[in-house]
Amino acid sequence: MSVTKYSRQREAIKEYLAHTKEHPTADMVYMQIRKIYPNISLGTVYRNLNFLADKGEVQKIDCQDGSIRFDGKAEPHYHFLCKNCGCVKDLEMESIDHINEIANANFSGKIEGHITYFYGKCPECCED
Amino acid sequence: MSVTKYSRQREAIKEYLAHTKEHPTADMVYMQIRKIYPNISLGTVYRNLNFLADKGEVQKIDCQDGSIRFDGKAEPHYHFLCKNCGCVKDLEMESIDHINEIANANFSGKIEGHITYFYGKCPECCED
DNA sequence: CCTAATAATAGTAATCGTTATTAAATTATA
DNA sequence: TATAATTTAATAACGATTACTATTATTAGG
Repeated sequence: MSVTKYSRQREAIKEYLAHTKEHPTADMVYMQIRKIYPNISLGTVYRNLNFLADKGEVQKIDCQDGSIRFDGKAEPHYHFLCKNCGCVKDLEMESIDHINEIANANFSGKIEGHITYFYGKCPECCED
Repeated sequence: MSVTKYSRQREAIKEYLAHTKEHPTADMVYMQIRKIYPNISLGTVYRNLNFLADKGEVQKIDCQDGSIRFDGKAEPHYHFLCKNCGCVKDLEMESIDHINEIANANFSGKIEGHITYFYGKCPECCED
């Protein structure tokens, strides 16, 4: 019902997410945006991140360590979680939707999709 | 260093998890155990659930809606999340470890494993 | 270009799930 | 049984997130 109005703060958040590979947490976004809008409030950051996630413009990543991160890349893709340094990275890989059929084989409900996180050691941590 | 001593409360929690298919949250466990030990404290429940999860005797399930649930079945297996009623179920299915290789193909780090949740409509919700 | 309507904000308080603290109770050991 | 160590209940504290509210920013119409 209510019309979405423009806001510089929301635009800055979107812009930041679009240009970083960091997969930042809400707090990390807050820290960054404060450099441009020093008195943006944390609540504004949370509200806009959820707003954008609801609209499908950004992705919310429920990492397995309890932390929530955000990804400016809206298109579905898989994520990698480094068990060593805790970083989160996008994975370039083909679809694995065939696993839905495997799961469906002995299940009497209806499987519509899956969420998969891969974990291990990131490229940087492998070098050390 | 420290030796683990027996406690009836911990035993009751383990017992409860071993015999339920509910995949309860910490609070649900608390509610149940209170029927046996009316003045068990929520902190005791949390401490023991984490203790058991650390020892690998139970599993901690980080559902994608932000809630954490527990599973008395220690052996690795996949879970199903119902988008309709929110229930969590065990899936009987073969290993899909081959997806690790798919993910590794264009990744310069080292993929050691994956966490996958399947979602859709559970058997009960399909009937309605 | 003003003005009115309304959405978004900053600042703050409140909430929720979880963890930390501590004196007392329980369990293991000698 | 006495002693040492662990676990508990009760409560306080914590961190992440959401709710509230008066003020500010954005937008549409005259």
